[in-house]
Amino acid sequence: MANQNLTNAKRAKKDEFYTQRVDIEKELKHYKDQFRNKIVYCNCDDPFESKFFEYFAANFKELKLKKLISTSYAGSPIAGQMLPFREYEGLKNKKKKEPLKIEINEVKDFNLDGAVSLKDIEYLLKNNANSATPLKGDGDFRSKECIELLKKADIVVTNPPFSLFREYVAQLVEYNKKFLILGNQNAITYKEIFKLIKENKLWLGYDNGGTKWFQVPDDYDIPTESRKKIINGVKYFSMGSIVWFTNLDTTKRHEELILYKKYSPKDYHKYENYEAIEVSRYTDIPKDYDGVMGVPVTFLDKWNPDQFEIVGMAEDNGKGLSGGIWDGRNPHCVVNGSNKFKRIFIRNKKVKK
DNA sequence: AGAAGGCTCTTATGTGTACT
DNA sequence: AGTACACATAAGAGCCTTCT
Repeated sequence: MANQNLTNAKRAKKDEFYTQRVDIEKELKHYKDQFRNKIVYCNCDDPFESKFFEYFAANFKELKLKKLISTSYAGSPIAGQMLPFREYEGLKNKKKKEPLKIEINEVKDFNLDGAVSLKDIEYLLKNNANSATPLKGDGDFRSKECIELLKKADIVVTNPPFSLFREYVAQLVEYNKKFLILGNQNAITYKEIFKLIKENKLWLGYDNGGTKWFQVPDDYDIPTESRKKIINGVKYFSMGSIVWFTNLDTTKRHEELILYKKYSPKDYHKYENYEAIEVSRYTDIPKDYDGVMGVPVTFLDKWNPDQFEIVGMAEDNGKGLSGGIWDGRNPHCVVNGSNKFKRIFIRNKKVKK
């Protein structure tokens, strides 16, 4: 049963997922201009494993980055296993799997092989003691030394631990940082996250629907066969509910969603307990309805704030997030006596009342 | 017809809070 | 201190549509 799996997931609190390079490229290609002369920080990461670090190192020149910072976390299960740690000048005589920080200010043909590539990064790390250094603590994003690095950064890009997602986003907002991070689709409905979305301080990126594959530790149990694959002995797990959260501008959120349906009371039911109509799929949003509409959370992937105002969210239990259209009884949206799944309330700004 | 992708749906349960 | 609720939520599943 789905809910049993969700419950298992909740209990496990596993944060051991490695993002694929292809998923990073699919998203990051849309933001190239916004990285020019910027300091990028990838935390909750492992520079020797992370495809985030690899992507920015490989594209340092093309993106015209000013600086790239990456820190690893001691709890990472496969941290530092891939590359021989002690070879790096700044890490000699240090224990393996010790959390570290990497700072890169320039990428050029360091090894004089005629090309600029990741090999130059490796050369730099091996020969410059200042580029890779151990952290004092465990690399937790909440630690003082990591916050100091965060303060220096312009944009944070990473896949943070989902179990600490709210805390992680709160920190980014507190330090007024730009960010592009992965998160669970369910996080949209977290009170704190939804509040930011409603206030237009946070929205979704480009590549949200569909399936993303994440590398997981070998002993990670995947009960569903169709969501598991092993390539060259490396285990991957697929999830269709992982989305990008960002406060970098996107062209997508300025595109208008084309609407086809016309409103009629017979096709759209009014909720019994909210002053709004039920729209079960985003494609069914009527083009001519001037009131409040309840839509699935996946609407957010299509949201253009110039076209739709977000009024609130269902099930707020009187916390003031429903936009004042709730009768205060059943927190779910009720149609014909049955509860609907979580709904976001929107109003079309282009339809005159 | 089968595969892949896009989009919508779930309820058991840990945690916090108000009680006795 | 112990109990009974109320509340918020989960690194997924499953259905339906579109592609090959």
